[in-house]
Amino acid sequence: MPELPEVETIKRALTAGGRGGRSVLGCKIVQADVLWHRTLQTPDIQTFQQNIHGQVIQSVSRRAKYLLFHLDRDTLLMHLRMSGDVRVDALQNRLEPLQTHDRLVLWFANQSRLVFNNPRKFGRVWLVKDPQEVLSRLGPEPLDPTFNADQFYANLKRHKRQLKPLLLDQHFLAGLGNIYTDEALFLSGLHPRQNSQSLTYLQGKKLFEAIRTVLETGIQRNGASIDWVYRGGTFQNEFKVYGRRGQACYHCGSPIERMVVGQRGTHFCPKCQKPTDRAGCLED
DNA sequence: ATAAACGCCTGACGGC
DNA sequence: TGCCGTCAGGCGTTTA
Repeated sequence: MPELPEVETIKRALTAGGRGGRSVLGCKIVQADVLWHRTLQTPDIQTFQQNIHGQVIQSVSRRAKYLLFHLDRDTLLMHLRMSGDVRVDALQNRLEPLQTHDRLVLWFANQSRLVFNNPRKFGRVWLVKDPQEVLSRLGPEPLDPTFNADQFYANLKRHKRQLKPLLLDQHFLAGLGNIYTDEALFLSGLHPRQNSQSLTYLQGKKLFEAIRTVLETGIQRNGASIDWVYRGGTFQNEFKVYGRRGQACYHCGSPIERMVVGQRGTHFCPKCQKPTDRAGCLED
């Protein structure tokens, strides 16, 4: 499930503790188990277990779709990819069974454990001295207050690419995934295949604002819950195009269409998101 | 520089 | 019921 809003929701649950979550702040790691070896991107398992032992989780943060656990000496990074999830188990004893698809476990001194669950095995974990080793090539954080529409527009004009794959490219902008990209393009009235270089400033600004709107709303709703990967968020109830193929556009009534762009299922309204240089019919 | 194809994985769902 | 194709919130590598 994890795009930026879902990862942000997980981060908040891991730190605030409220709403059924359980804080990991201050937890001391006494053991680490890697149940699927490819989960660990770096270092090797032995070094990982040795280095992480005894370290305390000082804080948890998020960059794009990465979760960062700031430890005493190192940073533990997690990327959930398509199907990852993180939970904290409060334990009666150490023998409580793990769940199917649990891939990595951190055992804490205080009778609890952090579990990385990942059915499709795409997710990855890193333990590094400096998180920049992993994050240095990421593009701007869309909700960063120092990032603005002017910069975003200038970046758009630097490329000659279809909007949808460009927005999904984490080097260009970091945090959007398939759902929020479709929703942002609909909100801004832009066709997913439109050339990034063809946008007017107003279109670029509108797209920038739409991206922030969908991400902020997603965070407010604790993310989106889809299919069997459920997290308790409710943003799925507010999708305008994603997963609505054949259903009426809320704005013009046309059936929402699905096509493939950049190997990703792409949902859009053929009337509100015309592939022209002008904005679609949402522009008033 | 851009984009397509493919690989990595398991599971749910619809059609027959 | 079972088999089969399709689809899936991501992203890196290879190939055109």
